Amino acid sequence: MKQSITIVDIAKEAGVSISTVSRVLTGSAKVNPEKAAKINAIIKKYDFHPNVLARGLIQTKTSTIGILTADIRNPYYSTLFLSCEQAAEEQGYNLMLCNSFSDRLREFVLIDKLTHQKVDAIILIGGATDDAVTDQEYAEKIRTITKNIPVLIIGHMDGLPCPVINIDYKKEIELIKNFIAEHNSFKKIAFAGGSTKVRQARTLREYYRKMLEELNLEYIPELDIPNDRYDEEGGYIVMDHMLSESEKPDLVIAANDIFASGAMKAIREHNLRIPEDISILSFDDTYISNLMEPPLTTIGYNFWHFGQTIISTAIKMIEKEEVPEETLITPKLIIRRSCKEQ
Amino acid sequence: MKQSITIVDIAKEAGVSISTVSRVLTGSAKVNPEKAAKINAIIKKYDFHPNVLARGLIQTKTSTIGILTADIRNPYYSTLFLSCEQAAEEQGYNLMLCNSFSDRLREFVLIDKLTHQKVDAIILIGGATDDAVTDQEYAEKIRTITKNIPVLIIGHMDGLPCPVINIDYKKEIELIKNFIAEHNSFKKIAFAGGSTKVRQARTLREYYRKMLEELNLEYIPELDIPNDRYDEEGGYIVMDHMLSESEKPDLVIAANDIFASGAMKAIREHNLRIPEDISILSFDDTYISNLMEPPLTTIGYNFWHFGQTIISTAIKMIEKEEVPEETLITPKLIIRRSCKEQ
DNA sequence: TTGAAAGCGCTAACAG
DNA sequence: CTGTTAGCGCTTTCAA
Repeated sequence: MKQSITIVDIAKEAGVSISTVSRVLTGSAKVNPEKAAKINAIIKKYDFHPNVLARGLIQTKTSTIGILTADIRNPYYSTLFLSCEQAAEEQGYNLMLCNSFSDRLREFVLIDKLTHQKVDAIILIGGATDDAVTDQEYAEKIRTITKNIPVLIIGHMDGLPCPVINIDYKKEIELIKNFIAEHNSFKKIAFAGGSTKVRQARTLREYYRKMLEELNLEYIPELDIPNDRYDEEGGYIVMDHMLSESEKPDLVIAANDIFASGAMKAIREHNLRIPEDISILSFDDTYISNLMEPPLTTIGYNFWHFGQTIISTAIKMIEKEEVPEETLITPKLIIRRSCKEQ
Repeated sequence: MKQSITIVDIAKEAGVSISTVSRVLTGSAKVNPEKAAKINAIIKKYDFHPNVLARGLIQTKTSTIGILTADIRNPYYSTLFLSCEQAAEEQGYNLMLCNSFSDRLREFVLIDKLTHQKVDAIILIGGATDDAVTDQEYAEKIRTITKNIPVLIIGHMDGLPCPVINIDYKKEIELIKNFIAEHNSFKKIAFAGGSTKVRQARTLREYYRKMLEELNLEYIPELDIPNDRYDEEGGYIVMDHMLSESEKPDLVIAANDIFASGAMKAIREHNLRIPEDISILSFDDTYISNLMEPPLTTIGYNFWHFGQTIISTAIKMIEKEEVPEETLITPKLIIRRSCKEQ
């Protein structure tokens, strides 16, 4: 295995000291243009890149950011990760991805792992940051970490000195409200799924009830069914139960795209048509929503912008710049064919 | 920001030299059990972890493996990544994920990036390793890299001194063949999608024709339509075209799960039922296949084992152990409801 | 067994 | 503007 060349080699070949080479590498001080040119030529010739370990060791900086997601198979996370990757790359940062499966113990282990890897910042997406009520032990852990490494939370955690980026839930329900207002046919609005343990679901539910009130629509408890599962099976169970036990809703607001897919299956099994008999609307606008038949009308985000915001905030934190305590991501309504027109 | 404690601190507190501490850290030499115990206690007390950068610098080893996938949103890759992550963790390795979007130029850049990050090995999944005919410039690039860092290829590349892990395509078609043999009703078998530029698709097609011959079934060129796209849209286009232009097939073998979802949409738009009028079968068995209605019968893999194999092979390469030139992953048929019974 | 000392490759004062 | 020097935190000879 060829021993890679070092700053010493290139200093020797250029006939200068290693500090001079280091200076052109970092741009930390002025260097005689001619020498600089010569050095750059040699650097190019050998395709030399300074050893990141040596550099990291001395600067206590690795230019890598750790990202902890719940499950990268979930298109919401993978899409977000991808845009973060893009943004990080543009700014000269690497990402190190870890998946917790929302297991608190695993989150602990992975956060430690990222810490030991000397990442410059940690971004927490999903898992404990989705909890309606913050686990105090977890918060304490994060508090300790924060003393050494900036932590950025996507979601929410109570009483932590970490900046937060979150989706504007209020706006989401507002979009839905306007949509309903434009459709006289929606009278019985169901809210299917969303865990009572998850903050986002709680908040959404709260706004949902307020919305019904504002629209002068009846709140029917049987049409408001939380569920801890966010998968297809969860959607099926909730919807099947709702259609068996209650009056048929006109419009179902489903916890997310995958959940909606299960709900749609149940609707069909009850011999109801989508959207003729029941309209359905969901959250996230992942590519899944286009795979469905009919394609889902859903609340989505500009993932590209979302990722940019996350990474630029994290980098600002690394560079000890001021960042807003909370940044809200604006949702938008994407209309497809799962809701009856007017 | 609290300065993290170092080996010097703990040596001081234990009243020994740093070499002794290093020895208990690495287990590289015998240490007086009493001293060792004392040192370990102090390590534990401070939750000390040796600086990975310093260690990496001296050992030229980072314990991180780079993984280059085409697009982590694709459930095939994300599922595989997850099992790799698990396997790597068990063996004390970290993963660094990069996505190329199958863009050759981007692959180059990312491979370089991983190289500069001093990863111990690079795993290539998708992108150029899927090409039917190997890009020579790309191969040359990999050849250069291999001199410094072990490269493991998931897929295929011609004339490279890298070990390969691949799915057993022959076995896949064999599974399908047996399935068809058990169903008298399948006479007209279509092969929808799969790019002519992709080796896997070429190989599969080749076996598909052989299979028809062996089953004494007619090969109908109009039912054999390659397509470069592997997404939903591609499936829709191919299937719509097939149903418009040719006789109706009994069974459609679709390029993958997502492609199948598009194909199903087209089938429905032609007022045909699945599986009563047309059966459909696909590849990969990602969670997508359970989201469809009806759920897809599909050829899947034991992703868990797949990931284990990838990581353990990579680690063997890092440790300069012998590894097989080619490892085949055995597929299995998962029967759901998208194919007519008997 | 153990400690002293020499680096790994690089950056950052500090003089000049 | 440039070279010398002292580390970053750790592993690993080399003697003792």
